Amino acid sequence: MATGRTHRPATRSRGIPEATVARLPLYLRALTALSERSVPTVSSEELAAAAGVNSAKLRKDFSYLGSYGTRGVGYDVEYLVYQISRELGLTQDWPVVIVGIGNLGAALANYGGFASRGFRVAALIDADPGLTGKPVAGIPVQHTDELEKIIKDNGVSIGVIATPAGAAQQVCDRLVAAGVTSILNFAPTVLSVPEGVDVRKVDLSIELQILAFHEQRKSGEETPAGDGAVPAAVTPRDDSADQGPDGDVPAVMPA
Amino acid sequence: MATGRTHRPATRSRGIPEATVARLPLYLRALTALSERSVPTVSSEELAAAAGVNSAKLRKDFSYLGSYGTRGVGYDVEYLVYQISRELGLTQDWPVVIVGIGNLGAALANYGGFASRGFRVAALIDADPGLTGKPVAGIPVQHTDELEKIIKDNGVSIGVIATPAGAAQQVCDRLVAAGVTSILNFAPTVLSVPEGVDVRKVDLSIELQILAFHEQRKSGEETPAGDGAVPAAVTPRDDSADQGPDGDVPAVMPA
DNA sequence: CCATCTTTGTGCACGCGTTCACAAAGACAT
DNA sequence: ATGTCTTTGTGAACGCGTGCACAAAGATGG
Ligand SMILES: NC(=O)c1ccc[n+]([C@@H]2O[C@H](COP(=O)([O-])OP(=O)(O)OC[C@H]3O[C@@H](n4cnc5c(N)ncnc54)[C@H](O)[C@@H]3O)[C@@H](O)[C@H]2O)c1
Ligand SMILES: NC(=O)c1ccc[n+]([C@@H]2O[C@H](COP(=O)([O-])OP(=O)(O)OC[C@H]3O[C@@H](n4cnc5c(N)ncnc54)[C@H](O)[C@@H]3O)[C@@H](O)[C@H]2O)c1
Repeated sequence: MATGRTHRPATRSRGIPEATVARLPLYLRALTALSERSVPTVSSEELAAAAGVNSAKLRKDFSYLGSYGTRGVGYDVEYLVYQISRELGLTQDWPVVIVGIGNLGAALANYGGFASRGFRVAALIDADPGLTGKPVAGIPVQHTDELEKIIKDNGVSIGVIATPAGAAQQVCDRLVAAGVTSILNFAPTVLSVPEGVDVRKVDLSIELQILAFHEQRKSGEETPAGDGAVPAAVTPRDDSADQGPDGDVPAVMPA
Repeated sequence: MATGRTHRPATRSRGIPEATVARLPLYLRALTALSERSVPTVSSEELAAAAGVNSAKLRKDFSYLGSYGTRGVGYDVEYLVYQISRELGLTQDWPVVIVGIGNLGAALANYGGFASRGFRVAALIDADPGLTGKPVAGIPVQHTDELEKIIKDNGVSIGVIATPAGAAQQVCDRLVAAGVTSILNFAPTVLSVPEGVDVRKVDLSIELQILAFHEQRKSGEETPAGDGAVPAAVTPRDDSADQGPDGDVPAVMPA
């Protein structure tokens, strides 16, 4: 750090980079596993390997947290677990509602990984009257009419949308109006929300298309070329410039 | 442009930025919707709004594709749909296998969005003998023993893993050994794969934790402060530096 | 108490991605 | 034809994220 007096910069304005935030859960998972094996300390090198990241990156990430390791030794596992949990807000309980209890919604409701980290399924909501009252994963499904009341009574601030795409924006609007400020969207739609509301999306179809893109590259881009039916193009372009495979696929990308 | 002769740089070494690739499916979805409404052309501004991105970004993205719009008019919808589909490799058929037909795997198998874009569920695979032969979404589940044969017979290069975390790496290894080079992983584990194999992960738990982080920020970071039980810290740090809410939540981030 | 060895914390440089802002391209009207 | 108006395509500046490389911190052993 060159000047020995520059010590405040860490933990500075509490500005943790978004990329770092996205990796904290990864570290937490690896640390939890170590904790369960009663490993007392871990080096940045080991932990980075377990989390699948570069060790310098990991150290820099932790430096934002202001978390201290011990030089020559490594990081105290329990301490880090606590610090990261605290930073992520996992020391408190987060009630969550799932809207749209179809194939996916039911799977999510049954998912055990929810409760394991402070997330509690407060309610399951669906518009289908036939589902109302039916228990899914031990929780009775409630009707959409109750949505606002459920949100308010339980102080829910995180909502999961698993309805068909057509209903997603409407459901989103109601959730937001009722007080939800974080949404996890599984429907393939772009949701528009007011300032201050976070939306994250999980889109299977997009993931597959990205994989297909790279897959196509790998297989030498052997476009049949003779594929007919190009719709009337405004400006015809020559797409004959097929390069050979260059093999430099960037691979994995953090979600 | 500037120099009227600098015309080759677009479509250059076929180096489409990863960030652009990740947005192409988004554009494609918006364009498909327009196409269904028989809209002939669309401006970058309109399309960008529909896809939820900045219009300059969209134009730059398309410039990598080498796709031409018409100045003063916009882009030809049908032409763009075709070009993007082609670039993403969606003009060909991609057989996909799903391994682990539990709650999530079954939901995925039932998901209609698969077939809509060139992805075909070639097989469902599970280790549970009790499931073998049972139809899920009209497709009989096959036993894990058949995995290698299935992959090879169907020329599968994309695999989806929806097994418990403990089995994921092992399943992954078998898939890769059998010839799969792209994997979509739903299990909460870091998969290690050889060079040349792409892995993308979908991790519900991580998404929720990221939301929780921002949620905590919004609610003024009112840590109870009196929360006991801090595990023995190697280097005790003062975490009394709780700032008030600074309100600068970075908000939404594209997945 | 000093020497050595390990591992952290970070300064620095680099590359990618985003966004602004504008000149050029073309459509369209006169 | 010529002018006007719209919209693209992109140069350029900037900011964020990544990874190298190393000095400083501290543990450990003699
Ligand atoms: N199943 C998957 O694996 C999968 C994968 C990726 C994305 N998706 C997306 O997730 C969403 C759900 O998929 P699914 O397979 O579970 O669909 P589904 O049809 O099985 O379930 C949808 C559920 O939403 C309910 N619903 C409809 N409108 C509603 C409303 N306005 N309010 C509340 N509930 C409402 C329906 O009653 C139904 O129970 C879809 O948008 C789908 O595209 C699903
Ligand atoms: N359900 C969800 O909403 C959800 C959400 C996020 C992540 N996940 C993750 O997805 C995975 C599956 O979740 P789930 O709820 O469907 O679990 P599940 O227990 O319902 O299903 C797992 C299935 O995998 C099969 N299996 C086990 N070992 C196997 C092997 N070696 N080869 C092939 N099949 C094997 C089991 O027989 C079972 O059918 C888990 O890793 C879970 O953490 C699930």
